[in-house]
Amino acid sequence: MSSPHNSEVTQERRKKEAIQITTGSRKKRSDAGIVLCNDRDEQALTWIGQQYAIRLDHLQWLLGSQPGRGAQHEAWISEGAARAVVTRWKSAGWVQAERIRAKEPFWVWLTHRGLRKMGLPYTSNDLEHTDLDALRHLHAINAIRLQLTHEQEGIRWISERQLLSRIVRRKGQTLLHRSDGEIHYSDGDIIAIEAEISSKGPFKLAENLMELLRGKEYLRLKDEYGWQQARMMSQSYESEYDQIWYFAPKKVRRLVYNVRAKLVSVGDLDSAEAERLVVRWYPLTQTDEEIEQEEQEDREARRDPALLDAPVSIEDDDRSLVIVARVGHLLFGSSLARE
DNA sequence: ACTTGCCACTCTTCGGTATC
DNA sequence: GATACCGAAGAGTGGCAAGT
Repeated sequence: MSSPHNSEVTQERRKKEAIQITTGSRKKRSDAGIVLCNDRDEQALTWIGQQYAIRLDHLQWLLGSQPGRGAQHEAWISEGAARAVVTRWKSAGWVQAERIRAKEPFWVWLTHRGLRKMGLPYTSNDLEHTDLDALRHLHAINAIRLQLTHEQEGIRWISERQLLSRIVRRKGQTLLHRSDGEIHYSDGDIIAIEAEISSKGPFKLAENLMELLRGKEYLRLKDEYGWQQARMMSQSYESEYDQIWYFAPKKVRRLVYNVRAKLVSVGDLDSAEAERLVVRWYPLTQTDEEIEQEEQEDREARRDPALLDAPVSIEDDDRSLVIVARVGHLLFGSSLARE
C-alpha cells in the first residue's frame, strides 16, 4: 500500500524522467547503437561463409533452426524477421545483400569484415559476378544441406569451400574432383554429395564418378597411364567415401543411371562400387510416397536402365510444381514463407 | 545487493510502393 | 497483376542505468 507521500515521490520521479527523456539528458546505454553478435548470428554467418552465400528464403530456414523470441514456427522465421536480421548484419558491415535474378529474393554473402569476424580463412567473393548456373547450383546445394542436416541430427557437413581451402595446390598438378559437400556421421562414415542440376557430358560425368569412387590413386594412375589403363589398374582402390549421393532432376538422373550402367557393363566398375553410387531426386523428396518412388526408380535403374528411357508422363514432369504448391514455403520454392 | 523501469532488440503482421 | 521490397506498428524479452 503506498502512502500519499510515496505517490507524490513517484510522480515527481516520473516527471523528472519524462523531462530527461524529452531533453535527451538521460545517459544512453553503453551498448546503444552497437550491433552485438549473438550465438545465432555466429552460427548462421559461419554457415553462409562456408557455403559462399544464401538466398533469403533459405535464410528464413537457417535462422529458424534457432528461432528467437516470439517465433511462431519451429523450423523457420518470417520473411520480415529474416530481412531485419540481414539489415542488422549489413549495418555491422558483416554481409552484402543484392537481388540478382528477377522474381527471386536477394542473396546474402559475407564481406571481408564478416569473414574475418567469423574467423573464416576465405577470400571475399562478390556474388554479383557469379554466373546464373553457378547460382542455381549453389541454391540446390544449400537446399540439400538444409534438408539433410534438418532430417538427420548429429551429422557434420563439410562444404565444398571448406574442402577446397584444405587443398595445397602444386604447379602442374591435376586436382581431384571435389564433391559439393560431405556428410560425416559419428560412426566415421562419409558420404559425398553431388548436386548435378544440369547435364555435363557422359565422359566428364564418368570421370567424376571414378574419382569419387576410387580417390586420388585413380587420378595418379590416370595422369601416368591415361584413363583407360587407370580404370583397370585402380580396381583395388577405394576413396574415403562410403557412398556418393547424386542429387539430380529427372533428365540428369537418366544420364547418371546410364553412365553407371555402362561403367559396370564394360567392367570398369564392379557391382559393389556401383552400389556405393546412389542417385537421388532434385527437387528433394518430401513425402513418404516420393521417397518410395525415389528408391524404386534407383532399383529399377540398377536392374535395367533402358526401362527409364520411356517417355515422361505429364504428371511426373509436374511433380516439382505440385510440391511447391503443397509446401510453398519450403526450401526450393521461389515464393517466400509469408504467413 | 536488490528492484524498477527504460531502452535496444527481435519478432510478426500489414499495407504501400516498386519492379518485372 | 504478381511478386518482392520496405517500413511502421505493436508486442515481448532481456540488459542496463538509476534508485532504494
